[in-house]
Amino acid sequence: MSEERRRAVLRAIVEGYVSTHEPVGSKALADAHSLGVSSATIRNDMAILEEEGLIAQPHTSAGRIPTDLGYRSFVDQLAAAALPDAHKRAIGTFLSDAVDLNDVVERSVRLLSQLTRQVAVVQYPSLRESAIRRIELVRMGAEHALVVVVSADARVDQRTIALGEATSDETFERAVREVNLTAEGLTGARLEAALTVWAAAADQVPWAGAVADFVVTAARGGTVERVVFAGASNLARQGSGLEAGTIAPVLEALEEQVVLLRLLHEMAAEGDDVSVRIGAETHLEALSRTSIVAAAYGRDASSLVGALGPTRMDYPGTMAAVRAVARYLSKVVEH
Amino acid sequence: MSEERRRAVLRAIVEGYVSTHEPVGSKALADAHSLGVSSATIRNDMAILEEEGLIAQPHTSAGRIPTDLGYRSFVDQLAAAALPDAHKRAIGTFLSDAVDLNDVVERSVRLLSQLTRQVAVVQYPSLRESAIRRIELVRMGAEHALVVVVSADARVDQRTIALGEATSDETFERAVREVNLTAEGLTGARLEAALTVWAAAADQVPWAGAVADFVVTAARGGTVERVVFAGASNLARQGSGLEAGTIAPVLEALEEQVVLLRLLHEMAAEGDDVSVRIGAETHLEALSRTSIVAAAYGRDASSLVGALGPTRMDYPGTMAAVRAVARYLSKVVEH
DNA sequence: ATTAGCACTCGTCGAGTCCGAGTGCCAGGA
DNA sequence: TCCTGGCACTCGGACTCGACGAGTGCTAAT
Repeated sequence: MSEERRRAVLRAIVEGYVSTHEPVGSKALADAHSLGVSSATIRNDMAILEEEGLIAQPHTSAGRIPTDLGYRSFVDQLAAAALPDAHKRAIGTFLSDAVDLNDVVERSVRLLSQLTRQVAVVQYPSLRESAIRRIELVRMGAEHALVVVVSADARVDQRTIALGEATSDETFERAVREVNLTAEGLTGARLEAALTVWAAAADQVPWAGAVADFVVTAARGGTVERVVFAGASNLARQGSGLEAGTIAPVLEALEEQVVLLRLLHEMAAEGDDVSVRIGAETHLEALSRTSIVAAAYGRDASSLVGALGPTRMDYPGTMAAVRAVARYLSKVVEH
Repeated sequence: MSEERRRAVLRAIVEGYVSTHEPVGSKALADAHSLGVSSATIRNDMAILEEEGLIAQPHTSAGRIPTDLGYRSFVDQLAAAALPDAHKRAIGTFLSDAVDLNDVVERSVRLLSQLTRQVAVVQYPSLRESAIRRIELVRMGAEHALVVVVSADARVDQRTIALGEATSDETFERAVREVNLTAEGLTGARLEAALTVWAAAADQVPWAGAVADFVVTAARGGTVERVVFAGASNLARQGSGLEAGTIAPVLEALEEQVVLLRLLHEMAAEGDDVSVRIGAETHLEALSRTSIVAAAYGRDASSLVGALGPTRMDYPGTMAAVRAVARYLSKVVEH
């Protein structure tokens, strides 16, 4: 019925506005989009859509613009779009010769920002618990040492600790041997127990506790969560659709890891294939004019990759690109 | 003589324009800056300064604005300004409890961006040659392995390599022991020679060459040069003095490591305490509206830290902050 | 339910006007 | 020689005004 057509009108408005950046009027729709009805009918539909809160007009005598709700409705009705072949190939070639985890993440975020012409965001994979393979201690000056922990799933964590008081070379070397013997191959609770015993027994080594703590957290799956982004220039690019004043807060939010991480976690909890937050749905003042499209990747789908841009963005295309990169990343991370 | 006063006028113009963002006229100068002369005299001086290319007027009947050359002259006459005590303390507390090199760099760049309210840039310290302390190999799946090299100066480099064909666990373990025995404590040419011999002898280990190569480059001082930045939002902040269109290219340049690195290298070569590039002096189209203030840090002063902002920026303050952070970084990096 | 027609709204654009900040220049004074 | 007061001049910014036109909402007809 007309319900059907109203959806079509909404879709046409969204597509029109996204591509032209200008409010779209009933006449233009009737002419271009072959809906088979006259502009008057479309006007009636528009009036209803406006009542439903899906579109709005910036001022009388201007065309209509989708509201956040309108975009939401549009996105929800969207069938998964296919990614252009050229992009598919790009993903393969771009990511295939990455050289370590850092490199994979770095390349992914660049690639995604290029595919979507938006700001790409990648959360570092939060690796799961893993056994200890080797612990290395390197002296740095008289009072500090670097602890390097290599775990069985090929992660490397490092941190400097204070030695507190002078430690002789012999006791230092002995501590290294001991902690390796104690920790190697262990994981989780048993690792923690063994290290606690060792630290308590090593009475000549006041910093044993610090080492033990760090080794345990490293085994638990790395230190802190991190997010990297690329393509910030896409925000500022002429015609991005963001007014001058709105982009500084967005950049701040991007550099403010914590707030972004929380948002990503929320989105991950939704459990969809790709999850989309539109405008105010981000619940962040700074991002109230932007949308974010994200997809989970990795073993237990615990990490996220996404793209962030103005609410007026190409949702089908962005979603396809994000989905594809997430799939590929999953493959790579799971080995 | 009047030469002296003309310098003062230039300085007053720069300071006035920097703080108000508006062209400054002769009347305002005569009133505010207690130069002890009338506006007419100042006008005459201005005419001369304009002939010399140090100032310009955006249009007739507007005040004067410093040109790039004007800023340059201003900067060259600048005595080293002192950093506010509050900032000094901030540097100490902020950087003192950094936990590893990454952390130091990360904190520095954030701190500097806050002190200067500009985009801060830090080049990773390019560490010098160093002996090998320990090499760790971790299998990843059947066909790849991760090489982790810990060097004596507490650097950790890692990279995945392809194993080529199936390798038994025993040969793998043996290779690890052998390569450690071969490389430990060595450096430079002797390291390279020893590893070449080992790789040639290990006929059951086709990937020995790849390992040897990576170990040598790691010993040479790490993999690739990197630059990190923070505070991009300061560029976009309302009233930064950059027109809407100019900030996208700047962000692009920042993300484009190579081009930025070359510029920093050039500046390092100048060998001043702090080195300043103003506007077109950067020789980069994208940065033609921005200035960059940089100072070297580290052992052989081989790495740079800097701040980038609109040509209309607070040079004395920025230079002081950059200098201070560079000093502190030097201290930390040299242990 | 759709359409054609019509009156109405309101933002944009260009022309015209005014105002004042700031200048350059000149003649007179230390 | 250098500085100053005075004066005519320029020109951009802000404001007003009116015409234009895109786009709408409503109503009567199909």
